[in-house]
Amino acid sequence: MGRSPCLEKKIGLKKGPWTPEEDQKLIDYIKKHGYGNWRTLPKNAGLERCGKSCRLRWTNYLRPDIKRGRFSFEEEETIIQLHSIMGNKWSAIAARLPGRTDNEIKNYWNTHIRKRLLKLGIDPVTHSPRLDLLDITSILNSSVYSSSHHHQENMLRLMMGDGNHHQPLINPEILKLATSLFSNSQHRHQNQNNSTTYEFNTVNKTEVNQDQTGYNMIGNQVLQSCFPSMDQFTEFQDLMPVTTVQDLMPLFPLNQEDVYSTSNFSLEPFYSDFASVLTTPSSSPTSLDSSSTTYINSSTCSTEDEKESHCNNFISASERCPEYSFDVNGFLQFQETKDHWDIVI
DNA sequence: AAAGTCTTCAACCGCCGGCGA
DNA sequence: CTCGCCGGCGGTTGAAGACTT
Repeated sequence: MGRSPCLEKKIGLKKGPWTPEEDQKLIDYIKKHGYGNWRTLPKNAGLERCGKSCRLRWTNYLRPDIKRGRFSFEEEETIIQLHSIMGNKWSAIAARLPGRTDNEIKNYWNTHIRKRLLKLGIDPVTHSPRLDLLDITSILNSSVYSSSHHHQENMLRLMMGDGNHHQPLINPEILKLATSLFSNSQHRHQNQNNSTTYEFNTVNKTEVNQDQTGYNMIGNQVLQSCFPSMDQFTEFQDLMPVTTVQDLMPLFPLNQEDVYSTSNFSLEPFYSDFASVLTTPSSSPTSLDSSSTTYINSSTCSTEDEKESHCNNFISASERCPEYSFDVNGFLQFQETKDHWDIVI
């Protein structure tokens, strides 16, 4: 199948980088005659190149409508979203990004986006967390980092709204957003027990500046937003009106040690709770094998009172939002450690 | 300042499908 | 139907520049 590569190369046509003179010859010829038959074009244009090389040079570099320079934040998000749908169909993606070529997008993906996704623990092929968060058997072998006392409070909000004018929170739209959020925002790292954990950092809005291309920056550090777009952030706020979310832009540093939360209210447990709801079956209790004790979004508490409070709140949440509740009885357990209890869901 | 290493991206390669002879 | 040509696509390479030691 196919045909032999450029036959011209057998007769000693030039390869390698194009000179300005060659570029000019190609531009001049196409301006005058247009492009069509790439096979005969180089000969007619006085170029010692194969037609394929000319076509590539024109479409990837010399075309007048090519947009050069750094990809904007919006372009990058578009690429990620389209790639999640189309995979490595670079030409199809390029068709939706005016002024960008498939080659340029492919290069940008391989050198920037792919690495960033990997760094965030996201599989660049499937766009899912490398640990399959929707697979309970998988999540049961990991723990999700959480330590704030707001954890339980947020869990309740998540499950039943704020009790006033907000709907119970777990609906398909929320789940969809949460999946997106979670896959866009997590930082994997190894904790001291060598198990995989996820950490969610926030930064104070006032520390963040946007550069000319729309990237969120702290100093010279480019930040990765956990929201695919501002629209989704707005949509998220509509669905999940937690005031502290409005006060913060949840942004995530490429190097997590660079920026830490300066807020007195961290979003971290909030996202962790999302993950929990997404990954926890709503009915059947999970049998807990002590030999492979599993913590899903475990909160910690240091006193009997706190422990009881956690339990009551979970039960309360379950009663108030039965449609989505966990089967708390026999489901919520505590694992005693040296200096605290872990809630084991 | 020099050497080594890493990153970027323009250009190439091989393959494929469409099309006409 | 088969063959050869052409344009197009996605994967890969390697030179050059950037960065680190």
